[in-house]
Amino acid sequence: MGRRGEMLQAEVLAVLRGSESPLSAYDVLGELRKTRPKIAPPTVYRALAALTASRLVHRLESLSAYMACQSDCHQSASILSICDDCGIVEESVAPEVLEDLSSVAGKSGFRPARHVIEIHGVCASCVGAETSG
Amino acid sequence: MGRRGEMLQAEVLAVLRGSESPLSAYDVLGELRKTRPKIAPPTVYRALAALTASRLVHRLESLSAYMACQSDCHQSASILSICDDCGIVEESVAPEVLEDLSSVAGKSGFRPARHVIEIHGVCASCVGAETSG
DNA sequence: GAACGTGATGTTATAACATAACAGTTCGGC
DNA sequence: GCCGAACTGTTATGTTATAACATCACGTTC
Repeated sequence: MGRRGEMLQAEVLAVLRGSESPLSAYDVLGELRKTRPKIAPPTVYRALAALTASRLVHRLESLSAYMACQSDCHQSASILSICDDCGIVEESVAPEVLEDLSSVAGKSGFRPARHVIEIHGVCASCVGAETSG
Repeated sequence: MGRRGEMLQAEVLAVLRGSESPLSAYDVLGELRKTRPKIAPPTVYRALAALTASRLVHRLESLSAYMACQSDCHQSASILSICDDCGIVEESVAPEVLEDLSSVAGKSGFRPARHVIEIHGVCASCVGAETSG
């Protein structure tokens, strides 16, 4: 069961890990086509879905893009800080803040299941570049 | 300056306010076409962009959809709780949690500019329906 | 070992979301 | 009235995502 697909997932993961910034599904598709010219969008989307489900890959909702997970283990959702200048994304884990968020949302009886937390801004090195430039 | 477009923006806002759950840009387009059959996507996207900029409308990144802002005034970003069951979205404001998020992200020197916080889950009334059903 | 069921994968086509690029319109200033 | 700036309309297309179905690999059964 599902031994075949793991090869493809590994390739997709390798492509994502090879990139400093998130890639769109079609960027990944383009990379994969260098070795397998005939690969089609649904194949890539399926691999991305599997990787996302196993938490090896994050989808950046506000970019419609994907990145390899940077942190080793995390049960809790990540906080993704996206540099709008250079595109780099940094991943942080802060379970207590997640708790706070859940409790704010839960006040009315809402039952949280999945957190999407993306912070757009400018990363340290781009801030530095701006200031000095 | 820009007096003409305000009419359209008001219509778009009215459409969004008339819906319990978020609408896609093309849903809005469909509604508007009931009265103006010839309206085209860029017109709607322009209106949505203007409304988003003036904070009267939120874009839900994880749904590619738009909703009218529910809270009166907010300088700070909203926490959007999305019911994956019935589609209803609830808006909460919690500046202190935003602060915490910013400080987590800011540890490495990142300078936050815009927060995207969307929590998927099940709303109180759908939780009730599940339990009783 | 051939027929079959099941689930993964490939393929085609298209749906859904979004914007570039330019044409046309309105309106103020001259 | 003419011009230019700003806004709006229109066409076309780009980008992201998935439905639907064909095919393939593999284990099971007989």
